[in-house]
Amino acid sequence: MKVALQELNHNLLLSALPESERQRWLPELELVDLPLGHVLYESNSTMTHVYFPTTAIVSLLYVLENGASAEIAVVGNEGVVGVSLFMGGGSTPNRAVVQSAGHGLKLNASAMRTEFDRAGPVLHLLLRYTMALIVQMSQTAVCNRHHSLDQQLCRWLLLSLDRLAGNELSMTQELIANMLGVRREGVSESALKLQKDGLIRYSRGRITVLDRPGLELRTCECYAVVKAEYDRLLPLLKDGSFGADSAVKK
Amino acid sequence: MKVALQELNHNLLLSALPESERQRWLPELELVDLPLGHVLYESNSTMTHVYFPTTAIVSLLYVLENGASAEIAVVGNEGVVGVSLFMGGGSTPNRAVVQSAGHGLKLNASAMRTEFDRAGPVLHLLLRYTMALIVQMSQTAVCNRHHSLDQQLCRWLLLSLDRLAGNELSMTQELIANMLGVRREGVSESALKLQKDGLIRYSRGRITVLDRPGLELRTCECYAVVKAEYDRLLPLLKDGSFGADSAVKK
DNA sequence: GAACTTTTGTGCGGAACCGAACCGAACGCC
DNA sequence: GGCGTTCGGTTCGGTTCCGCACAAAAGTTC
Repeated sequence: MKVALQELNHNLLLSALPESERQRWLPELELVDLPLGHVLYESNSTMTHVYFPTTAIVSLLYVLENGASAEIAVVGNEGVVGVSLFMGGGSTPNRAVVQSAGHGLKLNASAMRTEFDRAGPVLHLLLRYTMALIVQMSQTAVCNRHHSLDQQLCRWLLLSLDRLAGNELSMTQELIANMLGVRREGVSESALKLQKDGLIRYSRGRITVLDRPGLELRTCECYAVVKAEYDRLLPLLKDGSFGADSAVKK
Repeated sequence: MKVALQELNHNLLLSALPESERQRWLPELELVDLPLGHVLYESNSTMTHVYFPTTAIVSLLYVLENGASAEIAVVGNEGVVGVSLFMGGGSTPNRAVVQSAGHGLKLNASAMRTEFDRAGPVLHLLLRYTMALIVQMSQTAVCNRHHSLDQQLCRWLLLSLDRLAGNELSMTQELIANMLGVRREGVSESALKLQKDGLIRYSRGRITVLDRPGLELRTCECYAVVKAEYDRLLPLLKDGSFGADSAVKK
């Protein structure tokens, strides 16, 4: 599908490209639909493209041999899916799954590598983004170790919310449980607490966040650390938000 | 301290440098002593150097506000400490602590950046290593979520062993507990099981591994995955080992 | 060799989460 | 408008790990 120049602005990394790069990338980019549950990469498969989400959110999941899984990081319109394509290796033991339906821009492997190897601003931009991703992953590791399910659910909701336009998430408790690597019943209980305290409203795969500051009070430090690092490493938006709205405004 | 050319071979990344780069790097590198517990970087501090361990092992630790901690990744003579220096940002929310005393080679920030920005083989080598580090971090995240302390202790012992010359570790249970982010008593119990089954011998901060294959049988899949990814991404040694011995042989 | 410190072993109650089972409510499809 | 499916809430026994307390054993100091 042909991509309009304007659409590049819906992804933070693309919108930060110098004008000359934007013009060169445009014909190579392809607008793709990213439906819920769509798998962009299977674990250890060779990547043929990278994806720049615009309105979609993609989860980097790790699936164990016994089927258990856990989310390692989440990528929205602030980033790119498939860093191992330019970092080297061309595959990872992770699976990339669409967590929230939407769109993204797709770029094929060789074009990506060519642009990366120009070693200009593109390279440094992508590396800074990758650094932010590393911080998110390490934060996930400690959070898994030390924080309660209640806190982690809040963190997860906030990270997702930051990457969405509105205050609604389309996500069953079953799926959230897969992401967090816990039982569905656990999510059910934690979500109920939040609902009883008026922070969210839950109904059949539809979460409405009613009190965002309330969630921030309940979550662990991990959320703030990750957000601060993204803002520090990718200071491309004045208001510090990742939301699709803000990206357009810019 | 003046560095002999031969010493570069004790670090996998340095030994993989083309001859011309080695000659250029030599005067910039400084041999440093890395005693147990020495902190190379504090969390969020600006990095002034990168470190290429030769015989030492360095842990990347995350320390939470309440003092609890967890190891995110471990770096031995196969890698470099301080990737955020060339990735961008120049700091991380992690602390880098020497986990096993030894030596390393130190390179200052501006020299590192200059070499990196030449965008030649050095850049790609460092990025492939960083990719391996990313895999280790994400594996740590799932492992923290899904695997038992028994399994994690085995994984930790094996990862440390791979980065050491002999089959002995200098490490109290208290320190191991800090690394794994668990209680000391937990480590005590798990270590006792291993000792009763004749896999290790433990005595006041001294672990001798008696049955390595036995440990591999007890650990989770995480160890093998990480090892395989390092071997795949950094196929620089024929025998696939990270040990200091092997690095010299090469 | 006596006193102190460090390191390791052990026991116990409690919290968090797991695994499995079950039910009701809401929704989607003919 | 009836039926099957999906989704969310609830319960219960079991396991793992935590927090705390304490004791034994092995150095260390003087």
